[in-house]
Amino acid sequence: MQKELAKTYDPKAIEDKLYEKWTDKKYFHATVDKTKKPFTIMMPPPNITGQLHMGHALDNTMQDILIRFKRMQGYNALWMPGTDHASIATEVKILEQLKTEGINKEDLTRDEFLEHAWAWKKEYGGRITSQLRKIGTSCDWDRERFTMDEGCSKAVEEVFVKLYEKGMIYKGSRIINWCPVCKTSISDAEVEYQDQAGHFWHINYPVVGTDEFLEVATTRPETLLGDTAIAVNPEDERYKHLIGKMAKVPFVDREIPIIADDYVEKDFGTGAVKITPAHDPNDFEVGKRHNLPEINIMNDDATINANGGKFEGMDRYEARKQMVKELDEMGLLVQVKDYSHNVGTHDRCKTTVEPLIKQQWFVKMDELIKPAVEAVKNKEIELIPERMEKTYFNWTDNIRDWCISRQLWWGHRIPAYYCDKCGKVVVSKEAPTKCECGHDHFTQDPDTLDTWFSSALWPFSTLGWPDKTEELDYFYPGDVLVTGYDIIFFWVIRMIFSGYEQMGEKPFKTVLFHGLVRDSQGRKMSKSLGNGIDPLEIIDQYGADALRFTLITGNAPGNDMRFYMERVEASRNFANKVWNASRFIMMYMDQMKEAGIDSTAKNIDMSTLTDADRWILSKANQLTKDVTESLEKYELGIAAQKVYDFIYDEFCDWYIEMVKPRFYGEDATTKIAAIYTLRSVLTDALKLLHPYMPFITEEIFCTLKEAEGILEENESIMVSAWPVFDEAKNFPVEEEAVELIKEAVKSIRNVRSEMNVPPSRKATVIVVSESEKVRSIFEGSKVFFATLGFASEVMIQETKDGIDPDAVSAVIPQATIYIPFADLVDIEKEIERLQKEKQKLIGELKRVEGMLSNENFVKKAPEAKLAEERAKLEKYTDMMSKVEERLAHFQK
RNA sequence: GGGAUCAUAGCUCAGCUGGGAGAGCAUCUGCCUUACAAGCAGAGGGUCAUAGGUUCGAGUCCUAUUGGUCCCACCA
Repeated sequence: MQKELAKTYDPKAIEDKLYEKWTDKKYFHATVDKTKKPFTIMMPPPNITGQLHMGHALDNTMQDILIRFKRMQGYNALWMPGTDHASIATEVKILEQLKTEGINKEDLTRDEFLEHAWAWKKEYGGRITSQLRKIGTSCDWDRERFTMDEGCSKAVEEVFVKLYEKGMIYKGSRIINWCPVCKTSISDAEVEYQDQAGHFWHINYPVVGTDEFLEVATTRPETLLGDTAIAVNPEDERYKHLIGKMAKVPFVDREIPIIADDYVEKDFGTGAVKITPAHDPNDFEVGKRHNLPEINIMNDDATINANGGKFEGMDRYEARKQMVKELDEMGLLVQVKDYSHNVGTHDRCKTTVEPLIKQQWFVKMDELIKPAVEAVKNKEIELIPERMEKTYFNWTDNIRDWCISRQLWWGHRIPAYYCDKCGKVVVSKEAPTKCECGHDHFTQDPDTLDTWFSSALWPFSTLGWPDKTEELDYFYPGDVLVTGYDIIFFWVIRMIFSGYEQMGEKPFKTVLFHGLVRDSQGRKMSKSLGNGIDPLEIIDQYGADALRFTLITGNAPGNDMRFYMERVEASRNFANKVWNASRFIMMYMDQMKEAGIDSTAKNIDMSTLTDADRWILSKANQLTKDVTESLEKYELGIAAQKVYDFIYDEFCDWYIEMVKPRFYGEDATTKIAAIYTLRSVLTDALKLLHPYMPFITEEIFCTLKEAEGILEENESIMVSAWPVFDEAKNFPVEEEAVELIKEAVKSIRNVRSEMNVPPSRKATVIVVSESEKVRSIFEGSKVFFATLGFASEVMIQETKDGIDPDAVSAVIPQATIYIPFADLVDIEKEIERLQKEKQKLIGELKRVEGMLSNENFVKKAPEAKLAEERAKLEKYTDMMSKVEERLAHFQK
């Protein structure tokens, strides 16, 4: 007795088992093999702090589909996995945890902290990757990497030193974005602007040596403590006389110059701007132009420092409040207006960033970015969808130097060393031992690098770079990068310029972007909203295949999608459909085996195939072509839809229904032909579906093989050959015949349903056609009228002689089908139905005739189109006359 | 301020290079037909946002308008 499939598909029973089998057999593992073509995908490394969310699920499903497809196509497919140390995110998380144990960062030395951090990584760092396994991710776990492992760290140092030596990394005192909560600098890309309701405070500054006041407007009054000038537009008549005079800063009584600068717009605010070079990026620029002093008034936690006089120690907002109050009392506060403006916040913690002047490390971008721009411009790297190029260029065109130093402990420490005696900087992979000045003790820079510095190197650092490994030689560059459009600046661009700079070549050929997975109402899934849907719960409830299918269908590349349960259910139902179609086939294989009929032949006598067999083989062949083409173009959703339609509609609803009667009979030959067809079509369909639904397809594939007794030890659908389109498997004549039968059956079902005749009420069906060819097709298909059209008896004839004149009828091209229901006939209803038919035909005819009577159309349209329309005209005219004939009969 | 994108059936969305409007869900009708009720058969429902234009022909290309979403910049 062979293995039986359960009546409904139960994903839980098979998923973990199959995944284990795949990993045990090393199917995911790729090694260098120069006889095969490589296909490489670098997995965007998830943060070690991460919990699997729908974004990961979508991202990895897409990659898994592509890698499974290519693997089956015979490529040496490498999907390189790994995790990212995620400097800030992880450090914050670890500090939170330490806090619950009563430990503060201040209590720890750097080394102590790192010890905790690595321990944390060891315990939780693998959580996300184990979750990835649940969705079927077929990446090469044997090669799993971590951005802070030895190899990646080596690559980071190599790049840092190289760029430093080329003058492309420099240390400088510049205005940067500072997060007072995380107490670190962050890059421009990490600043998220939020519209916030604030105020516009108008403050009077006394002009020295006059009775005048100069009124300025500001959204951040506390920064006045750091004012070193007031700027006006040089053309502003109101203030021209004040240029060159001095104004007095309240509270600190500093005299600052009134300067002229084009940066100031006359019509905005009061037309006079207080300049605080140390706390505003624009003011910083103005300050540089006018040689203004830079006065930092804040500590790292955004409290006011000693430069703030009596406000020292107060938080920036506290100081603001207090200052406004006192300015009002001093009579210097002119007015307060409500004002909504964009405020920069830290994307991780949402704290309002404070621009500060700090010594930081930067990567010079102007030269580095050039090849990255070129590559996309000349399509050496293709972005899908294409519109992402605009976003890309928008960033590259306005690029600023990249602030890469972070005041954190968790990350790659900057390989810069300062001589304790003379302060000389040495940048090197190894800690220097002797300084030019003779001193021999150095201190390493305390800062670490932006987490994206190491991820930018991911495409080659994971393959062994800077060593010249054979993996690097063979698998680089990658073929496609799959990622969300939200990290195009953070990661995609940086990988591209790093690839060109370090490898002299692009890191990948194509970037396939996907959008965000939103909730059913279109909102972003977030912790604070509590609207997140846990992919693991979905897998638990519906299976990984259903989740994958849901994520991949019904949305276009780069577009956001909504996730809702009804769609998961539909996918689950589809999986069940596939499952049951397979059960059907296995049921009859089993039955035949018991009857002693061998149905396992790989090839059979093609002459024993029926029209239906050839029809479905032809369709499956075409499907293979279409799906392969779509996948090659990275049209994952379209390809999935095609497989779905084929399996549901053509295979299950038509072919399987048509094949059934053959199993009820005694003819072994036709049964063998049917099983052969079912098996080969199902196998092809399963293969085409496998990238999308790896688990169920594998289970069925193996069970099927087992039933045939040909399952080999190391067999798996995931390493089986992808189906190939074969011209010899096209059967246009049989296709046409089956389409005709389908049309006839549909029309009979339609008529019966509209006349309210239940399937239990069988009826005679008489097909009348003048065409001998058509009659012969129907002659051979009588059984389908019986099983699919509920016919008790089927007659095929050339004329309508002998048919009950009041019979209900269905008109299809090339034939009229009469169904005499005897007592059931409701003439009024039949007339109504025929009228409806006629209306439809009138519409069609009007359209076709309109087109064909348009002489421009006839003159300019392609010949094929013209022929098509003419054929339609003939068809509809013919059908029309038949319908009218029936109508005339009833209306006489 | 600059840019992108969307507007198609009650809902959520497909619709590739222009050639008779599709799917899933929902609704209505009839079916427990020996693979599947997580199913089968049938039906209803759309001037494809608006106005122009290109074309023999536009959901599809161009322009403008309206409304929504997003990204970038940021006038203190």
